[in-house]
Amino acid sequence: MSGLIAAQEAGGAVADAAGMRRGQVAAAAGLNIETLRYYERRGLLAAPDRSPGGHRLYPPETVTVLRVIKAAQRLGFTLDEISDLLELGRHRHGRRIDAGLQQRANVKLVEVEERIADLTAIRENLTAALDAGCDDLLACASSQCCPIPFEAITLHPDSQHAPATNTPTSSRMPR
Amino acid sequence: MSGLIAAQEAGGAVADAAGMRRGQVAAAAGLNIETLRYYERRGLLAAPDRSPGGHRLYPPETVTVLRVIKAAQRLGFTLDEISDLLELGRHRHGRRIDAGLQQRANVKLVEVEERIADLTAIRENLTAALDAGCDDLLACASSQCCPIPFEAITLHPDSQHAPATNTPTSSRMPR
DNA sequence: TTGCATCTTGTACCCGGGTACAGGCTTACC
DNA sequence: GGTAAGCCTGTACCCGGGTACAAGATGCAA
Repeated sequence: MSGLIAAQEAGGAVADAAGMRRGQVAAAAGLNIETLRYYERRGLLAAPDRSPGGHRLYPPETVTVLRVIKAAQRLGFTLDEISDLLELGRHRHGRRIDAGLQQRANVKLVEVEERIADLTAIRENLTAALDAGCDDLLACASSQCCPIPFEAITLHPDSQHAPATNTPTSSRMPR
Repeated sequence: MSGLIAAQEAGGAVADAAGMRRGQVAAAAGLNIETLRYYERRGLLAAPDRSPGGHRLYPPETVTVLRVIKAAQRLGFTLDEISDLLELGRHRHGRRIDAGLQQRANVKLVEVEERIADLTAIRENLTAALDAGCDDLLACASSQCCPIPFEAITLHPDSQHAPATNTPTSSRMPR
């Protein structure tokens, strides 16, 4: 049994025979309760069984799935991509020629490297502006010795599906 | 006269005595017309004079201001920050102890470097997953030999005001 | 059996940077 | 003077990843 699964069972209240409640799962995975419902709507999390009164009862594996989702987000995948990835793993197991995790990770790696290149260019320009002692953008625009690129430098135009990440105020890759 | 200003006057229809129209300015700066109105609302662009019929008539310098805004976005500043920066330059010219472009650029540089570090970590993890031949996230989560970090790796928690950039579908820094 | 915690639903809002559209008015050119 | 292009306004929508809230139902322990 992996450390992940061990950690999950150590994580506070554990499922009794019936299943875990929303709050338990959220706490065990370190998420906001609302996020569970959101993931269910997005198709990332299967709709769980219900109690006679209509309350959701999650199987304990749900916590693992949530940690996997978060890990994939940290690797730069969007929720849509993660949804595909989970679906893929679910009824792959056998044939299937289309891109698995390997191919998708390769594509994502290229995107990440493009973002790094963009940010590196930004960093160079900021450093240049600092070295040149620029202190007024409008003045700089009229001075031919300012290193700030007022004419567009082409950043990578593609990669809409920019990686998101895990913290509360999440955001996308700088384009 | 700087290359920027020369380019701007070469850029198609030029202001006659009255001033430039919205479409002319947008075309000269390479922006959507609606963006001008949006920047006016956000306080990045001063409200221009109007024709007797109510149409906006922009002074030609507007094009320079717009290019400056875009350049600053490319350096990673948000529109709010750029708004401050322009304001600062406008009635600085004299004293004023609070942070000028230099100090703000320094702060921004740190943010950019943090983003680069985060993305570099993401890249390492992706590469590790590729090298290890991972092909199923859920399976990986249960195998103790998978290099994907299922337990959170702490990325930089701060920097809400993440740089935006210039392309149509713009986006923010990865969290 | 009472009381409180937790859950249910639908829906609206947040960030940042725009873009789109409808219905009506102005301006420019022939 | 006619007609088309361009502009005016307000308002709603887009992306992605959530978060918040109200009104009412359930679950569980004392």
